[in-house]
Amino acid sequence: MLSKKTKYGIKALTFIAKQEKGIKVQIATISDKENISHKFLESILLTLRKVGILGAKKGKGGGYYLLKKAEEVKMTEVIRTLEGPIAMVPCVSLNFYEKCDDCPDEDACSVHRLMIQVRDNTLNVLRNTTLADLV
Amino acid sequence: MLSKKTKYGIKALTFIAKQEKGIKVQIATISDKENISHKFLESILLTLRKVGILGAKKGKGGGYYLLKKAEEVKMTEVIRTLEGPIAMVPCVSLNFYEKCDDCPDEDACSVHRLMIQVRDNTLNVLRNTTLADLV
DNA sequence: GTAAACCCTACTAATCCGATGGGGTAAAAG
DNA sequence: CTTTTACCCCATCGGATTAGTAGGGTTTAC
Repeated sequence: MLSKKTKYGIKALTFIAKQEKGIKVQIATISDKENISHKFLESILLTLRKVGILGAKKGKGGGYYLLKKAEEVKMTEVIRTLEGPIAMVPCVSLNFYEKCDDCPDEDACSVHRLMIQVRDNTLNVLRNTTLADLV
Repeated sequence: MLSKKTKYGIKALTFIAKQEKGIKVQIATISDKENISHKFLESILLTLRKVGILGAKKGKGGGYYLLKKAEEVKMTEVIRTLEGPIAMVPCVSLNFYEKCDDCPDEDACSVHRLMIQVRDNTLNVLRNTTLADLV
């Protein structure tokens, strides 16, 4: 299940990407138009800024803007930042790997093998989709 | 994230499917070999019995067995039974659809469109994988 | 009739999620 | 140089879900 955090994050990014280049968007504008809690959105955009997807400017006339071109913002990056692992089990995660407590032998585990396939197919979509595709 | 419930369920089904036809497997055997809490596994197998994937026989020498051929048990069915929706957001779920509170127009929603693609790719894997493929 | 094994309900500890509240800091306007 | 605007950061909190536990009840084989 996709968390609201990630969902809101993608929606906000799409909103920002729709603006003309150089335009700064305020939290309040997005939270208004997309029906997102102001404070919650604030923390999401902050996270996206910290990983270098968004830039921010303080003070009057300030707001958030894209630091990269929309074509360069991959969905894998966005989701990994906000949601965490893309895989459905940690033992098949590329970026957030964790061994299972049960399961002495991963190669012998039926769930493991199945989830690798699911992961690969999901990754295939998310790697080939950028913010530009969503606008 | 896949719940342990589903994970254990798939593991248990695989275990049962590995047995010779007609052999009944006891909860204790599976919970032992697969490192699963006995009582938790009990409730999982019970669910799988109620939807007609497993059969059970009470009393001494009893246990669980497959009601269908392994080739006929699709992963979609197993996961929907134990986990619920396969889609990452309810608004793109085929079997557990729910409208989003935010989001007046689904077709205009970037997350919606993206998640449909993810869902379709995931479904493609799960629909074409049966218990027989996991053994 | 007793032991084995499934059936069923209820409860609980821990965790996570979405949201909220209250300030703090930087920048522009006048 | 003061006010307003808008981002920055921390701390907390209620509700939901998850994984597991407890404790019986019921059926069947021997």
